[in-house]
Amino acid sequence: MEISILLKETFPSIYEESARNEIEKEGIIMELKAGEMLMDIGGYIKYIPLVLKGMLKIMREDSDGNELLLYYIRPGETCAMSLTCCMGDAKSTVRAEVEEDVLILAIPIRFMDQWTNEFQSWKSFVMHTYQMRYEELLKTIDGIAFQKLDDRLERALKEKCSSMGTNSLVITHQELANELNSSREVISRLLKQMERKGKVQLGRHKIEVL
Amino acid sequence: MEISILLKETFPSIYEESARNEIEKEGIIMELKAGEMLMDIGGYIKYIPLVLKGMLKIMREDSDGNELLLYYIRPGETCAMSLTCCMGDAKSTVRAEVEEDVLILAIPIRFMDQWTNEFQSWKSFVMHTYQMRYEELLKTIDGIAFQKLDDRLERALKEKCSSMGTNSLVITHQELANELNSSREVISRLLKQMERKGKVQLGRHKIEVL
DNA sequence: TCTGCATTGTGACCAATGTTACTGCGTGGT
DNA sequence: ACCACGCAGTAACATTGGTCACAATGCAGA
Repeated sequence: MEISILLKETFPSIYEESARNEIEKEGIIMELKAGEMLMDIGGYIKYIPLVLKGMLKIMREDSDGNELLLYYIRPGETCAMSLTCCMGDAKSTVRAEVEEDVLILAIPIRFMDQWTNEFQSWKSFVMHTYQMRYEELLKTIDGIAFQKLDDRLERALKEKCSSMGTNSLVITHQELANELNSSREVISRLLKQMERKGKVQLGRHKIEVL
Repeated sequence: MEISILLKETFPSIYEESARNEIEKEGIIMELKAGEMLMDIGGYIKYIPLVLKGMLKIMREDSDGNELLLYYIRPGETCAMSLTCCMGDAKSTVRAEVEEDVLILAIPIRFMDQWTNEFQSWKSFVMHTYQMRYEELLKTIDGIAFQKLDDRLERALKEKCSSMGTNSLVITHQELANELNSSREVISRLLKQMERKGKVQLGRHKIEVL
C-alpha cells in the first residue's frame, strides 16, 4: 500500500497534510522481522521510529543481564525513549525488539524538535506520546510492585492474546520468564498450576488461553 | 525574597523574561507544611506546581492501599503527572505529599499548552520535565525489579541524607516501609542488620547514617 | 532412523520477604 | 506520677520465588 495512505490511516492525529508530507519526505522506510533488534541499550539513537505495522517490545535490562518487559509499541505509536534521547543526544537505556514483523517510518532525530514548532499536530503527537508512555510505565510499576507473579503472568498472557488476536500463543516458558524478570522453572510451575485450574492448556511451544 | 528573583534563580532554563513575567502574573503562590497533601489520587488537577523551595514526594498507591515512592520533586522542577493530566483533563493517578515545607508557584493548567506555543523556553522546560520524569520512573523500576530490599533501603537512606544535607534522618520505620512498599517489621529487621554491620546507628525517631 | 538439542516437567531445597504475636520503651498529656 | 499510645525489637512461622539437579519429550538435521 502507498505509504502516504498508510501513514494517514495509522497516525490520524497528525492531521496536517503538510506535516505528513514532511514525514514521508524525510522518513526512511524500514522493514524488520520478528526477533530482530531495532535498538540496543547503550546505542545512540538516530531515528524516531513511527510504527506503521507490526509490534515492537521495549525491554529494560540491568547490569547483570536481568530483563523486564516495559511495554509494547503498536501501529500509530512511537517510542518515548527516542524522543527523550534525541533532545539530549543521549544513549538509549532500553532495548527495542521486534515482536511481530514491523514496517517503520524512521525519522532522523534532527526533525523532531524542529517540527514541534512548525506543526501543531506533530507537537501534540509528541506530547501525547510522552503522556501515554508515562502512564504505561506507571502500570508496569504497579505490576512489579503490587502484584504477585501468578497475577502478572496471567495478565501478560491475556495481553498477548488480545495483541495477537488469538488465544493460541506461540511462546516458550523461557521467553515469558525473561519478560517478567523471573526464571523458567518458576514460570513452568505457575503455568502448570494454571492448567490444573483450567485457565490454560499447555502444548509444546504453545499456550492455549481458555 | 522577591518572587521574580526566586523564579529566575530557581528556573534558569526558563530564560525568556516574557515567559517568567507571565508565570509570575498568572501563578498562585502556595505555601505548604511538611506532611500536607498537595494532590491526591483521583483528584482533578487544576494547577501545575512549580516548586521554588522545599520538596514534594510523589507516591503511587494501589487499590489495597499499598504505597510506593516514585520520586521527589525539588526546587526548579515540576510534576510530569500535572502536565500529563491537564492535556487530557484526567484525574491524577499519583499522590503528591509535602516532604519538606514548600513554596510553590501554581500555574492554572489552561496556560500550560498555550505557553508552549508562545515561549520556546517554556516548551523546552515541559519537554525536559517529561524526559527527567521518564528516566526517573525507569530508575524506580530498576529498583523494584532488580534490587533486593536491603539495597533499596540503603539507597533510600542515602538519597534522603543528600536531599536533607544531613546524616541524621528523622523518620520512623513505618514511613520507610510505606515508601518502599514493605512492612515495618521487615524494615526494622534490615535496619538492625545494617546497624550490626556498622552502616547506621539507630535511635528513637532517628537514623544516623555512617 | 538416530542423535543432539531445545524445551518442558518436577522435586528438593534455600533465601528473601511478609505475617503474627508479643514485649518493652519513651514521651506527652492529664 | 501515671497512663495511653505510638514506636521499636524480636522470635516463630508462612509464603513466594529462585536455584539446582535431573528426567522426559519431541523436533530437526545428519
